[in-house]
Amino acid sequence: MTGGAVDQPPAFRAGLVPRRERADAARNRMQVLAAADRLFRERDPGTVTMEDVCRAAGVGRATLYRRYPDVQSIALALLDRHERDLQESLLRGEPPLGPGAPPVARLTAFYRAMVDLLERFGHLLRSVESGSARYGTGAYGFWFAHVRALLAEAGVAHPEQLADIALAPLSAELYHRQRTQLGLVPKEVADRLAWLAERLTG
Amino acid sequence: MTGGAVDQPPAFRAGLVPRRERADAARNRMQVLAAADRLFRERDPGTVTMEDVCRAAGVGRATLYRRYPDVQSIALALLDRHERDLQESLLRGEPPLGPGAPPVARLTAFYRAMVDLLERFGHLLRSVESGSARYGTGAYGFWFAHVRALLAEAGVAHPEQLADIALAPLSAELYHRQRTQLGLVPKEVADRLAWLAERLTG
DNA sequence: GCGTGAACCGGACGTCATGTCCACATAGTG
DNA sequence: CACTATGTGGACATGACGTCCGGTTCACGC
Repeated sequence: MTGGAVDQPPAFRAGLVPRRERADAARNRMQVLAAADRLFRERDPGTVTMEDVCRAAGVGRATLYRRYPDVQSIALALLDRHERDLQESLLRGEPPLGPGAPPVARLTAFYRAMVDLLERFGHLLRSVESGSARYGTGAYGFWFAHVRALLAEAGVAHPEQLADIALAPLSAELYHRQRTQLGLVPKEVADRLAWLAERLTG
Repeated sequence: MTGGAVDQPPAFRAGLVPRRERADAARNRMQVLAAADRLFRERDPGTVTMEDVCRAAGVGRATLYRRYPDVQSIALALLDRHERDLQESLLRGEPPLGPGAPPVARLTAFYRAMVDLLERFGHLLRSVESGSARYGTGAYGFWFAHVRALLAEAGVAHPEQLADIALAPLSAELYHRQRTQLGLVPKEVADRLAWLAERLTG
């Protein structure tokens, strides 16, 4: 299967459980997320509409809007677990992804992990970023803080301003172009980014 | 005024003149472009709609759709002359922007010129790029070819793949974030890109 | 100047997605 | 087993889209 945070009620994750999620609600939520994941994968993620998700999931409008205000938030829900996993690895995982390795190695490992994320969930990331909401998400803030810290540790001047530059090549839309239009394979993209990591922190 | 290719009929630029542009057509076209430029500047460029441009220009729907299929193409029309000017300077202008200077200097000059373009016409560029059409435009193809050639001249490996990476920090949306959210001034952005240019070509 | 044909214009129209609302259904509780 | 809050489906009003058509206005040739 595709994977996704399909099996965890949002209320649980949020921490405040008013009562308990009803069985029919859970069933519908899983249908919605599964249908949405399929749609994002099949079409251009920017063209998927709430209406489409309703129909594909066999669910009424109110059911959908109850939990998700727009398609981006659906993609975000599907993405959430995987992004958190990577964030956990960055904070407390083994080096070189986690703490303990020199900045160059950690930045390179981060790039490789992000390419992996882009490869597996590029369709979701493109949907989230469409509408120019890339820099508003909490995830971007996390990547930004991580890279800024690595650059600072490497002794580079203006790490705050360079972090944005270091993250720019990880745009989902750019990755999609490199894969489809330029015909690159993931390893090539990752190797180029590894080279960039050396240049930035050297 | 704001500037823009408001005073040149598209048929003239295209080369094939069927007869001559009618006076009322020219008047309406200028009204449309002026109104659109104002709208893109005032609001979030992604939210400007064809309907809005109609109302602001005091013009009917057919008048607008006759020439422009969507808002992106209006922004593109306003942008066209300025992008061509820069392209001309890159091809045949004085060094370091034009030919004759070493790659590092030319890449740095290109970055500075692009920051200037982003500063003056960021509202238009953001509109064009919204809808993830950034890599489809002819302009991106031009910048891509230019940077690839400079990287190749500098003797870097894989210039084709690195050109995308070198261009990624020039995203209009990213520039907007750096100016508004991070509070950077144009010179800071340009200096950081100049540093990047040295690292990439060094 | 002045007829004439083509280019151009305004606005109406059908379609589609959006987000809200309400009457009803149903799962979980006592 | 009845009761209530939660969840559900679909109708509705709104607004943008893109097209079409009847009427207007301009440029050209005389």
